[in-house]
Order: sequence, then structure tokens, then C-alpha cells
Amino acid sequence: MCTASSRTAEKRLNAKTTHLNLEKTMSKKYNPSKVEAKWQAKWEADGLYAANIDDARPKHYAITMLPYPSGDLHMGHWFAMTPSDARARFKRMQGFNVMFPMGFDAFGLPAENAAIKRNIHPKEWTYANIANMITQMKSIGTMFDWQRVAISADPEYYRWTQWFFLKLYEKGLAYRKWAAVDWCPKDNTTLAREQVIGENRVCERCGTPVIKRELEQWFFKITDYADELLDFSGIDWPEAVKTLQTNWIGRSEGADVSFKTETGDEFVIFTTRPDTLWGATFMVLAPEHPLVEKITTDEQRAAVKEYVAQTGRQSDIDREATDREKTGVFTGGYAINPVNNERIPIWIADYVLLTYGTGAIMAVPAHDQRDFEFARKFGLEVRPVIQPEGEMLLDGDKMAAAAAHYGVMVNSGPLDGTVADEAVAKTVAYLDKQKIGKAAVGYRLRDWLISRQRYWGAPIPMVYCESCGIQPVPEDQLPIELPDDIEWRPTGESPLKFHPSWKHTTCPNCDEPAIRETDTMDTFMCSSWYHLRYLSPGYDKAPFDPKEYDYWMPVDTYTGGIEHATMHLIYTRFFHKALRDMGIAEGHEPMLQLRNQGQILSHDGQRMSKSRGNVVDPDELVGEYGADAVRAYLMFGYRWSEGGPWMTENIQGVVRWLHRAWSLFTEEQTGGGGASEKVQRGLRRKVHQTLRKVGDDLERFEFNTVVSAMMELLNQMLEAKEQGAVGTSAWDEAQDYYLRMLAPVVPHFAEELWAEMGKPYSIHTQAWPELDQDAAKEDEITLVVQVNGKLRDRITVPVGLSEAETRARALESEAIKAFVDGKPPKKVIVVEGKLVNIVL
RNA sequence: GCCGAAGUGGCGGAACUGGCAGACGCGCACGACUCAAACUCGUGUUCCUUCGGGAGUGUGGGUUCGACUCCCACCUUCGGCACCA
Repeated sequence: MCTASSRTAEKRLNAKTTHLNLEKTMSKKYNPSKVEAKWQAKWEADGLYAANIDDARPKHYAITMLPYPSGDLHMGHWFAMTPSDARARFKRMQGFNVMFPMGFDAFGLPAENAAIKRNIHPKEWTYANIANMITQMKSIGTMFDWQRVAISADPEYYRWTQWFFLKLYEKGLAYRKWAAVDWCPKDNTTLAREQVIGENRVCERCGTPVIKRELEQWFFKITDYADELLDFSGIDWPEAVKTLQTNWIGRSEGADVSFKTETGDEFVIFTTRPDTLWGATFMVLAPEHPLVEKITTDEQRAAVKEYVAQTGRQSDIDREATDREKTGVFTGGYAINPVNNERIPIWIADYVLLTYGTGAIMAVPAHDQRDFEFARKFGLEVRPVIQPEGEMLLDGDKMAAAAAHYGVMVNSGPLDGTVADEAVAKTVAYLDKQKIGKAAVGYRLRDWLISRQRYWGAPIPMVYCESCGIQPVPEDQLPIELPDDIEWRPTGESPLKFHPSWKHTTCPNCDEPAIRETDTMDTFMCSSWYHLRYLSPGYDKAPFDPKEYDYWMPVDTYTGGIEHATMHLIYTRFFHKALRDMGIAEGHEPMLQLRNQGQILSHDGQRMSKSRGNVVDPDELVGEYGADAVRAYLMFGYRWSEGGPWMTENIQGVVRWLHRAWSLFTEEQTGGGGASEKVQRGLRRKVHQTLRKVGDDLERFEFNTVVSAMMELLNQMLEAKEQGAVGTSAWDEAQDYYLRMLAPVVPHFAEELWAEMGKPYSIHTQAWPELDQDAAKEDEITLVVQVNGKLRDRITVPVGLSEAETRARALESEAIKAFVDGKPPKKVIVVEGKLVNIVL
């Protein structure tokens, strides 16, 4: 057996014995709850994390998405917040002036539902939860600046939410219209299109299938910004989010084409396939289309009326189900196809939606599967006008499905023979010239419906006057405060409507009695600008102090869940762009860098939820292991961007690591002397290599490898200690660097040991350690030698060997000789400093 | 159906621009300490093996001296969209 290793083992044993004896007298036990409480109190008393403008330092504005005050902080909050905190701390140590604030998205349905269920006022419920959550957040050791907390339900906050509404209204971006809107019958309110999810079209919050209701509601013209929202240049956002937003906006290019009815009424259709225009054999209008009434003939009137009524009764679930058989009714009216003056029948069918395009289509059954199914069912003509290259001539009567691909135009009058690549462009040019159509763009994105028939939200600052109509509330009358005395009735209308006096006011224009808008705003309106309120939460002259804006904005790093991709994250971009156009904000984007964390699931891989009873309580774990251990575990155990199932046992790994590190720093620094030059250099090398890795990985949000690298370094330090490294300058540097690298991950732990070593308070105001590239360099490398791509030997060689020398060393190896067996190699590949591959 | 992401030991996960697969942990096994257990410490831990080696990163092919990594096809899982003209 190797004598060196048994000697090492013996030494370890001795060291261990010494350690055990000393433990009782010298080294103190790691008591996380004591350590954490102590430093939290001190940091708060010292205002250590207060962010103030400092022109001498570069700023870094970091935000993690603000929570809804639902009651308790759960593991998901920890998983989102603590790694974001670690990175903000890292940025601070790198020399940035960091602002990392926190707030509460405090308006919303759950408060109101709790109010109804438990007979407690939403305000009371919300603010009690906020107080509780602030206590919990302080216990997790984040560097939140509690002077800047913003709560969207505070009148001083929603005063400005209302002010922004007025600005949008002035700018023409807020409008009111009658529309069939999505309604959640359980929550008794309308929802934005984004809040209706899945195939079953359920409410995003409570899972109840939504229904359609005709209501007059407020909308924001987010569609004005559709094209700009598709432009992600200049921002570093995850591809996944950009794709989700792009798909959500759903831009499609095509053409608007003017048709006329036989009786001379003009109507426009939108198509993405203008090249198939000559193949239109019928038209389809949405049943709700205004022209239906006019074109329907007397013979068809009864059938049309019946079909329209039937469609109106249907829920969207039925109507939008793709696998449903096509239905529809002939109106009796005819249209004239502008390209060939053909007379084609006009039908109505529910597969055409009033809300997309113009609510009317030309039907080209030969080249569109939906139109094809409809034509086959009702015996309408199928006329191919696009011939796929290299295939048999299409026969409209025999086709089994639509041929949706591009090809050569046929049966298309002047454009016959136009090839696929040019077909659309040439047709559009032709339409333009004939003045019957033009290039157009369609979007899936709808305007943002912001009215909610609920109490617990920011009241929409509008007044309805009999003589003056809709009037905005003058700015100096803001905020329109919510009344505290309120009662709930299950009518599906805002409780504000039934308040005896609240809605009665006077018209700002004529001073006559008038009625307030009783709907409140979607809470996504509140969260579209909270990053601006953080800048100066107490400021009362404007939503934010321009001095603070100039220094801190834009947000440098934004972290949160991807579930907000098509809601909050698209709204907040829209909001910023609208403010920019009003001269209120600067720059094109509010948040430069976005990163998404994954989700912590329960042990069984399900989502954690109170109803499933599988929620892991962080408070319990913090009580047992301390906040630092929980922070470190959440960073170590998962890829942050992925998340994964909770595994209670795995926390043992970081708990053991912290205890071992604690012992190393607090036990008597003995066993010094006798460390070889090589051991010292090896220790320095590992320290600086770790520093490089930890810095890179914190920068890239790869927290799991940050912790594993720190574990590796600790292992090497323990070994170096046994080899007599204590007392050397390499050892002192290792200890100093170790704590500074640890500070972002386990802030209390690092602070305590830093103080224990007699270093100046606070570790969190220290600079990030300086990297010595030379120290990190290897002076020996393990050269991998392969024969035919298979690993056959490893040899240790000095750094900087020439290619020829490297090759020679590899061929000299005994193990290699055995494999090469005297045969001359066909080829020898040498990757300097890494590998030699001998090809036989 | 369309769009996107991901498939690596018993488990969580490493592997940066193609170059030692499985770092770091959990768990497990054995050993030390203990009257005993827990803790702690040490050793081992992808699979097969005739102990030479062979196989191996969802599957099948390809490019390459060399592929978890690049290309093609497919399978599975998760997420989003879905009669959007």
C-alpha cells in the first residue's frame, strides 16, 4: 500500500482527536438561529442595504417579481428570491451601487374572496398578510431595501395608477366599448384575454370555465404597439419568453381585399393567401357581422336568424373546439369577386370570428382545410388555383383535403404561371394597382381589457354625466379612494355600485350630479409600473422622482417566473413604451435583462398547493437548519432555471458542508508549518480557480455550481490543513477569499465568521476578491492519451510542451506501446495541453 | 395540428467554444468511533466482465481522429397556442 496515504490518514486521525478535545473549550457551535437573528437586527439598524443615489459608482437596479400577499412565504418565493438576492449581493461586492427593492401586488381577487368567506375586510386581510410576509422576508436574509417598499393598495400608490390611466386616456390609448368579453362566473368579473387559459378556456385564477358576456368595458390599445413589442433588440431576455410573446402577438402578413355585395355594399376581408384569390368560391361572415342583416334574403331570413341565435347561446368552448364539424347557413346574398367579377354566395358560419381580421373571409376550399371541410359538407365548388410543383394536376372534385402549400398559380387570369416565391407579392402588387386591395397585417393580439367588476382594485377615475358624457376625473382629485364600508352581493356587479353614496359625484365639466365608474382596474395595471414606484415610494408630486429615475432606470436585472410571459411581461413593456411616447419615460424597454427561475414542486412532482396538502413549510426548515442552509440548498439542489421536486433529505449535503466550514474557521488554527511549496501553490491555484468559476456562475445565474465549487474548495482546504498549510499566506488568503465568496450565498454565516476572524464589518461592503490569473494557471497537466479514440493512458506533463514533445511523451508511454504494438500510426492528433489521439 | 424546452447512475445534478462522461451532493454498502445508536470521520459506489477489457448520455442513422455536445429522422415528457383566415 502507498505509505503516503496511510500517513495522511494517521495525521487526519490526530487532527480529529485534537479537534474533538478542543471543541468543548475553544470552538463554538454553529447556531444558525442566533447568528441570523443577530446580524439581521444589526444590518437593519445600520441601514446596510439602503440604496441611495451615488454618482461615483455605477448603478445596478435588480428586481425580483413582487409577490401577491397571499398569507405566507412559501418555498417558491424562497426559490425566486434568495438566488436573485445572492446575485444582487455579488453585484454589490463587484462595486455596483445596487438597489434591490421589494413590494406587494396587493390588490386582487383573493383578498375579496377571503373577505366574503371569512367575513374580514379585504384591506385588513391584505395588510395583515403583508406584515406577516415582511417579517418572513426579513428572516431569509435578503438585502431588500425596506425604505423603498411599494404596496399597490396604498392610496398614495394607486393615486398614480389612476393618474396613469388618465394619461393613457388623454393619449387615446384607453377607450370604452361594448364587446362580448370573457367572464368568470365564479369570480364574478371580466377577464383579459390573457387570463383565460387552455383548451377549456378556464379562468386563470380559479379554473372555472369562462363565458361570454356583452358588456361595456375599458380597454387599452396595446395593439397599437404590436409591431414594436415584437422587437426584442437591445434586451437580453430568455428565448422562451420572446417566443411566447411573439406567438401571443401572432403577426401574420397578408392583404386586405375589398369585395362588394351584389347590391353594392363594400366589405373588406383579410387573407394571408392573396395568391388564392381566384379560387374563392364563396364568402363567409361571422354570424355577428353587421352586414348579415342587410344581405340576408327573405327566403333565408328564418334560417339565418335561428343560426345567429344559436351561435349566441354557445359558449366559446364549443365554438372554438377545432374538432367540431363545420356548421353554417347560406344568407341568400352574393358577393362579386373583384379579380374575376364572379358572383359567389355569402354564408355565415361560426368558424369565422368577428374579433379577428375583419370578421369576414373569402373561402378558398381548394387551399384551406377549414374552407374545404365546409365546402364538402355543403356541396360548394372546390377550385384549385395553386398547382404544387412536380405533382399531378389537382382536381377539385377528387381532392381529399385542401392543398395548403404554395405553388404555381393557375386559373388565375393575368397572374397565371406565377411561381410560388413570387405569388403573394405579385398578387398584392396587382391588387394595389387595381385599387381593390393592399398589403395588410393581422394580429392575434387583442386590446387589453382592464375593467373588473370587483371592489378590491384601483377605481377607474372616470365619471359619467348625462349632459357631458364620459369625463375624466381631474388630476387634483386623485386618488379616488375606495370606501371602507362595503357589502358584497352575488350579482356579478361591482360592490361599489351598491354603495349608498360613493358613486354619486358631480361632473367635473358642468358641476351637475354625475355617476362614478364603479369598475376597478385589472391588477396587472398596478404591476405594470411598480418598478417606477420603487424609485421614490413617498414622492407626492409625480409617480416617481425624476432624479431617481435618471439615476436608476432602466431595470438591469429582472427575475421571476415564466408564467408571466404573456401577461405582466407584455403589459409592462407596453406600458413603458406608451409612457415613453408621452415623454414620461425614456428608452425603449423597462427591463434590460430578464431571467426565469423554474418551479419547486412537491415531493411527488406535483405543484405545491394548500388544497393538495403537499406544501413544504420553509419556516420549519429555517427553524431546524437556519435560513442560510435553506438558501444554500435551494441554490445547490436545482438548476435555477428548471426547478424540480422538493427533496428534504438532500438538504443534508449543504448542512454538513456548512458545519464543516464552520469548524474549519472556528477551531484552533493548529497543525501549521511544513506545508510544501507545492501544497501552498496548489491551494492558491484552487482558490483562484474557484474565484473565477464562482464569479462566472453567479453572473450567469448558475447557482448550483457556485455552491459545488465552494464545496470543492473546502475539501481542498481541509486537505491542505492536514498538510500543514495553516499559517502560510496562501492559507490566510484562502480563508479571506472563502468568506467573501460565500457572502452572497450565505450572508449571515459569512458575516459571523468574518467577524470571528477579526475582519472589518461588514463583509457585505467588502470588494469581491481579486483574481490572480497566474495563480489560477496549472503548472502540470494530465495529458489524455487515446488510441483510436479510446482512453488508454493518462500521463502528467509540464505545461507548455511543444506539439512534438507532447507527441513523443505520449508514444513513450508503456501502456500505449502495448496497444500500438509496433505498428506505425496512421495519424497522431495532438491537442496541446489536453490530449493525444493515436490513430492506427 | 403548430411553436418552444428538456431527456445523462437508485436520486438531485456536473461536463464553458466537439477532447478524461458522471464533478459536487443525496442515498446505499463496508469500516472507524460508541456498551449501543445517532452524529462525525474514512473507503467504495454507471453497468457487464473470463479482470485483458467491453458497453454506456431517450431511439436509429450521419459528420469527425474523436460526439452528452454538431446534422437528419423518430420516441417520450413538460410548457404555450389552437377554426386567427
